[in-house]
Amino acid sequence: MPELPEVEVVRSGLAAALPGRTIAGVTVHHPRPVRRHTGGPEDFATGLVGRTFTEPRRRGKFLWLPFTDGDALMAHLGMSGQFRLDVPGSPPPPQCRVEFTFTDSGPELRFADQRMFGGMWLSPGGAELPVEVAHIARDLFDPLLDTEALVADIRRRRSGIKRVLLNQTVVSGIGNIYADESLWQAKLHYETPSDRLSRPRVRELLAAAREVMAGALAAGGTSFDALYVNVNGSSGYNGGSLAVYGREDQPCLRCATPIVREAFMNRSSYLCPSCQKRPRRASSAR
DNA sequence: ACTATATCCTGTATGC
DNA sequence: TGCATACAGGATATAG
Repeated sequence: MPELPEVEVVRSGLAAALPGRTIAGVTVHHPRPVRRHTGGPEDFATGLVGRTFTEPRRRGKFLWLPFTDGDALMAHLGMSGQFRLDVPGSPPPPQCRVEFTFTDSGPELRFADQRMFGGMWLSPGGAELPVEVAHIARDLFDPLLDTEALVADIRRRRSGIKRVLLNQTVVSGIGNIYADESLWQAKLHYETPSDRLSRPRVRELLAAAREVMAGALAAGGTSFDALYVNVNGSSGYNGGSLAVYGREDQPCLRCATPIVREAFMNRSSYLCPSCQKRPRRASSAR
């Protein structure tokens, strides 16, 4: 489940391999990953030929690959999307949905996606900031993020803090795994009403989220090979670096209390019932 | 203007 | 062994 750190690893891998290269051909093997492309699969394939990539960009979990002509190839990995750079003619990866060949002899670009929640589409004029990304808030690594404005926004939301962290229009890049990790680090229960958190407490939580994701980014980056852009979903969360996610019944790293898993928003929340006490009153939103 | 929820999708794991 | 079901959770349309 790629979140900010994993998407950034992919972005930087593509940045090392794509700028300056011109697309020679596109093959769409499955229409679903290009469902957001306005003209349909055929238009997607023919419309990209001849375009030249520049430096890939990212906001939260959204990626876009600008072209020299001012348009951009939008991409989202969803749950299981992967970009791979493979030797031309090599066997395509499992669940390969879209393939790009280039006018040079360098690696081909493949998009594989098992569950197909991810996808790609052309964003006309999207090189600087695609309209599809405009509603997404800046992420915690964006130099232009106004942290104090974010703190204020979080404190006026009337919902549980985890819902707020997962809301990509408040702050982007955080998914279920890093939300749980950040909340554990900050010793907060996921149902704590965000409007009852003090300013320092919210700052602490954001610092925890930055720290957790920076650690994952460093871990994901070290094993990264530019010719194999690995986003298989489990990379980056190499077992030892996670404190709570997926650690049901295992001891809390702070107090040894067994970690519990609870159903939350059609998914799971992992937490330490001792370090992260449930608030007396839940969120006032109804 | 917010907030909450159903929906999409398929490989893997588990239960009977 | 085989079938059925649960589970994983991104973003978004829609309901409240």
